[in-house]
Amino acid sequence: MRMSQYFLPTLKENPAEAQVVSHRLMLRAGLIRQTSAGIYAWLPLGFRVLKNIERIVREEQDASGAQEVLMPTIQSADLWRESGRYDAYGPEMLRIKDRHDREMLFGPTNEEMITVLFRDGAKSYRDLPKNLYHIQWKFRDEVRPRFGVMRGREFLMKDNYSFDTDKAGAVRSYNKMFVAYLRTFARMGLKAIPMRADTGPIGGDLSHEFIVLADTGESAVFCHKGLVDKDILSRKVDYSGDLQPIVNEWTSLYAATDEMHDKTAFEKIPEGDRLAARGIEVGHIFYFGTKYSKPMNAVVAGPNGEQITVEMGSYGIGVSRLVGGIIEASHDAAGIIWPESVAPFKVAVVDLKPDDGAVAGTCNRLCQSLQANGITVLHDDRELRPGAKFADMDLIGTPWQVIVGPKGVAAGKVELKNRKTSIREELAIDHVVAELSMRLR
RNA sequence: CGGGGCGUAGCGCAGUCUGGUAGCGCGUCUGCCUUGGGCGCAGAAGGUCGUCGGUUCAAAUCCGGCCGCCCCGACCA
Repeated sequence: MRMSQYFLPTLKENPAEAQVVSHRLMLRAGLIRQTSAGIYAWLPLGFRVLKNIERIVREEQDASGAQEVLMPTIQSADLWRESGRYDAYGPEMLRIKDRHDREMLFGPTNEEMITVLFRDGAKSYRDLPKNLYHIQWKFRDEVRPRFGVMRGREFLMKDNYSFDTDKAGAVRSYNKMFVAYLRTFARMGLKAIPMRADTGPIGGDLSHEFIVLADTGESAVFCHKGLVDKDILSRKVDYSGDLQPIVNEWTSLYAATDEMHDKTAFEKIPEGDRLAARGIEVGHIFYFGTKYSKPMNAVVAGPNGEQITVEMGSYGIGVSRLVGGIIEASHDAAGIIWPESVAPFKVAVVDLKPDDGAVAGTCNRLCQSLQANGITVLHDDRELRPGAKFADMDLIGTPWQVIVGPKGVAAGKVELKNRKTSIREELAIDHVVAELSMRLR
């Protein structure tokens, strides 16, 4: 993409309303614009990132055996009366009326709708287990939206719901999501740690929040240091096998958010291994048994003709929140640096002298070759002083950079706090393309 | 929802106390210059001062209503 033709309004100064670093950088790098309190429009660059995150979430859900559906944003109030939550939910739910004065709502979550869809479509224990997910915009009328997309009112969430005939099956479904979440966040370059979360009236230990460590995080968290560097991606994961050993490995070390914190247990960890930090919740998984299936009568016939109330779990990932979360975890004073997997463009090509035909020609050939190798490129061909271009590129945070000037071509990986890529020797285009193609595989 | 603050050009702000023809920096546009990390010179465009009403010869400025936005706290993907 040529920057001279791209809709990419960057800002030199910090907008007054943005207090948190990811919010500031998202506005300044031209990723989003606010349209109302807690509601954002996604500009081309930001939308690319959002779609990349969504893609990774989808791939991992699919790999775990979950099936994608798409439920509407608008729901009927009657649906929520069935579960008893219409009155219980409170003012966070945006309630609206259609032209016939029917009560509707903008969905804050989808337990009711999915339960009905499942109930009406599954009649036998043979139809189980099932796990259905969708990635859809939600609306929660937060009293106080803040931190940009990290606590918006309208937000994109992946939510899914598992259905099993018994608790043992529900635990297997839960474990699949546990592992899928570990993989999902790791693929985005995040160190997300599963932490014991409040299970409410159901009890047990089957609820975990996935927390990304970041100084600017909303909640205080406490865990064993060993969890930080655990690596799931090098692990072979077989979703048809027993995942309990992996889950145990992650849950055997202490990790809890502030509200679940157990000081005594924490202090049993050797002092050098204790980690007290701040974190951002990017995912939450939950087993809730028959909380919805019972009142909404989601039952299937068992092998002996008996009625089985299905056991359910729900699992959420804040897709739009992750954009902010990733920036919080990967930025410096100059701007963002995206992990390769979510970067809006993998490579920035900076033309130091666009009115020099030879340099521009080199840039064009380079961009074409990279794109032919499946590498996304943002090509800064604007007639600007190089300093201004680098400042924009630093904000935008492409993980790789190629600089082309009259003196030659340079390529390098952009590092936090060390963003200079310099031309020491002239590199051949073919060499750059081959190198980047290999590194960005 | 309790407490605090703000609304003046795309962004950051001054002007409001003490009423008198709306300003600065950055960005944008034009020309020249420059080109290895937000360069320089010259010129230009751009604002019914959030909105409605009141006071006044005169309102960005004083008074009142409304709307919007931000921050702290309690609540949450």
